[in-house]
Amino acid sequence: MAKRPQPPEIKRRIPRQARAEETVSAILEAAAQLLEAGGLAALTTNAVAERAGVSIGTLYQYFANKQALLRAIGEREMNKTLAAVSAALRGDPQASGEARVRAMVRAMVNAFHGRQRARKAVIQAVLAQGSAIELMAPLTAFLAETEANQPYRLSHEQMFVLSRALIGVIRAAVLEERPFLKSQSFEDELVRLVLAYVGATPSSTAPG
Amino acid sequence: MAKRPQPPEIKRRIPRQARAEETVSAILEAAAQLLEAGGLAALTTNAVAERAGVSIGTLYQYFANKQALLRAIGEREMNKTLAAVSAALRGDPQASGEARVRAMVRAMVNAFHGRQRARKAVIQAVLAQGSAIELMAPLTAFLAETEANQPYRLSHEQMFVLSRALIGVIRAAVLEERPFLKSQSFEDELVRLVLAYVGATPSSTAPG
Amino acid sequence: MAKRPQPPEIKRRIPRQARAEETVSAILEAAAQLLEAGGLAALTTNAVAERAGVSIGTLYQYFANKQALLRAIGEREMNKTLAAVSAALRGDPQASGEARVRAMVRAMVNAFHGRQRARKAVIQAVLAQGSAIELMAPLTAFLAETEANQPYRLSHEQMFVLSRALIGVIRAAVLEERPFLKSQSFEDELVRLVLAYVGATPSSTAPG
Amino acid sequence: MAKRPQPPEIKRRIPRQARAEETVSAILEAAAQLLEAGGLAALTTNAVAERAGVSIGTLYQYFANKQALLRAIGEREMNKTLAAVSAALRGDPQASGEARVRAMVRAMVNAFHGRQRARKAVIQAVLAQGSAIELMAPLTAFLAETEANQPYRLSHEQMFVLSRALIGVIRAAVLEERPFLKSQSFEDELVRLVLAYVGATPSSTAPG
DNA sequence: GATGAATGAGTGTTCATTCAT
DNA sequence: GATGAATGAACACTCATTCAT
Repeated sequence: MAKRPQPPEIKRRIPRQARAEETVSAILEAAAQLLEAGGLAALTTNAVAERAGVSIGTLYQYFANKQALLRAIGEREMNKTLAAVSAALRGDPQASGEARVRAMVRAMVNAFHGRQRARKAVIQAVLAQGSAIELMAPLTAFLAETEANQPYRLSHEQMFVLSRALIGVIRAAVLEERPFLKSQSFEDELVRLVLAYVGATPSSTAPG
Repeated sequence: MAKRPQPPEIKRRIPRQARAEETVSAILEAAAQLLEAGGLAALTTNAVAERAGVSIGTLYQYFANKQALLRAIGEREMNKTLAAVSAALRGDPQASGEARVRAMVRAMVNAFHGRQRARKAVIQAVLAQGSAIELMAPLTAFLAETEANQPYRLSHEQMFVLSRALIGVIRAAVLEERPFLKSQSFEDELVRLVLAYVGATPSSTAPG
Repeated sequence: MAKRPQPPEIKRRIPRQARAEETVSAILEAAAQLLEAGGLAALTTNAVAERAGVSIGTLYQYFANKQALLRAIGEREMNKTLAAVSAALRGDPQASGEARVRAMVRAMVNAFHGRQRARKAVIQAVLAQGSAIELMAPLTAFLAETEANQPYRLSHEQMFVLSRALIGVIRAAVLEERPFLKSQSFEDELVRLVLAYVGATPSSTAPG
Repeated sequence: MAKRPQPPEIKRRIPRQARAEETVSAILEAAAQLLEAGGLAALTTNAVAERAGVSIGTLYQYFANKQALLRAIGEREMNKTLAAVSAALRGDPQASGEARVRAMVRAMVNAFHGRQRARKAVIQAVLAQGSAIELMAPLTAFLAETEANQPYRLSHEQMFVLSRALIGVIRAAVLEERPFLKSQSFEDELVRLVLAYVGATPSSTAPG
């Protein structure tokens, strides 16, 4: 995968027709299933194409290379998570700070709705590939807006520490397959982690 | 024909002679250099052997397979880090809680002394391979002793959250190649993260 | 890393296009030539692919592994032999018992038409690999029908003895590279062996 | 094994001391055990040395190469078999022709006393290696004396047919792991095979 | 747009054998 | 005589990717 001479990122067809979107969907779904079933090692482009019921050529019509496919899977789930967080917050605009944090934490914990093995594999793949930064960009931006700026003011570095701590703990629970991942007490601790850090920040000011 | 298939855990010769220990050292060092220079993709067993100045057969005399080699690199650095932390604490037995935490944080940040690319590669490899838990066991155990028991008492789950948060932030800084990794302010924030969480723990008691 | 370990029986593409069948043929022919020229030791998958004028990947598209390739060669020749025997018998339906036996013996002796080194290699490979039973199944079945049922009745065990004696002698002549393999007198002796044993069987009845 | 450049058959030390003979014995026994346990694939020189409790260097002091080792195992068992046949016949000098044949057949069937897997492996190895002829030479010679010349007279070719038929059937039973290998009825059939062929030989004359 | 046969560089790994100690 | 660390040629096999049909 990393060893092959690689053309400088060719743009591939963006699906504009219904059938094309179905194809893309089938590919993405097949990939997720493979990941869920056999981890990263099971995700070969040929296998994805076969399970998706398309030819390998077709797969390459939509994804420039394997990395792009992996990225697409990550993006897809990331967007879902983002939507979930956003929805949770939109649900109650007058929610307290803690409530907001809790909603966000819950959405993050519940990402990849049920497919923990696939989630693990995607995390591993994304980390191994180094595209974690780009992938997390929207989430990070979102966190910056939501959490810190209202009502706290965190520096860039502090935002980094906070978000990575939160993500790091959840990620570890996924990778280590900890059974308490979705427990209430775990959620409580994550909320506490965020609030404690935010509360301890010297530049923080009590909300007006 | 294919003699490949092989029980997952093979016993390999444990070096008993001086020459053998040198060989192992050379292999490990070569691997680290390769990792530093070209990331995970550059770490092929043949390349390692060549750079170490030994034959590929010799490499396999000491490491059952490539994964074992990777694990050995991880272990080696982990032990160094552990020793560093331990030394830092032993240096001043009357150190305050914050001083202890700071010493630990600094040792963790400075792990893989200077070889950030190698560190990144090892992290990726270890995560992708799933042996992160075992590798971190000693560190986790150490943290549990040092941090929690004196003077705080954290539950198992709280220890998990705390250690993974800390590790997660440092790991992210390494993987994302953040320039502030070794800055004073970053260290300050990590210390704050630990102290804030520990301080906010309901079961915590103020030190006598 | 090592993607080696592999379930013993993998499905490989079954050629549906004309080009594919040609490819398979070329591979089988190349393998037979290599075997003929240099024995089993010369049969490496890479060499086969090269001589066949296809890439090694293509070879593996049609043969799951080297053993499968060897088995395919064996099967191919076995089928040819079977067809020859069958044709010989069909040629003259009123042939006497001895004539039938002689036709069969001759077909067996002449198997692998002219390629005795390849034949030797295939025998060795097949024996060493333990798939002799399966490979010989059709021949054995054929013998059971032809030889025993008309007009003699041999028990299962007797059929085993007879067929293995016949095959054993021919095989030995091939493996030991005996020059008399295709001599008339050798054929005579083989026929005598069969007839003598069949005639001596207590359950045998004189033909009407 | 077959791939390595091979020095032209170096003579190795022939053990003249007690300790040396023990070593050789240990090596041969270790090899037999390995063969019995894991077949041909398990017989690596390093494994043999380890199990025999000697260094690999020592093994090579007594066996020029792996083939020589394999041949030694074969010879050892062949000699045992020969001794058994010979003893069986010596036991009763006035035995009838059938009794002599039966004694011989029984000794051949019971070769490799109990270690059928090892026997199979040795057969495969010997066949694959092509040293079957030399190995069988003493047995063949013995058969020629015993069986044929008294009171029958078989030509060279007939001896070949007879011995290979007998050996072929037994071999097949071993290789195919037939359960009836040591049954009475199987022995009966082998005896019948020999007597029938010998009896049918035109040049045979009734004993005086 | 789709297909799928073909590609081939590259990898991990084995194991018979040597020779300095 | 014995040791065992070291050797390295050789091999089977994978899989991302292309392109003629």
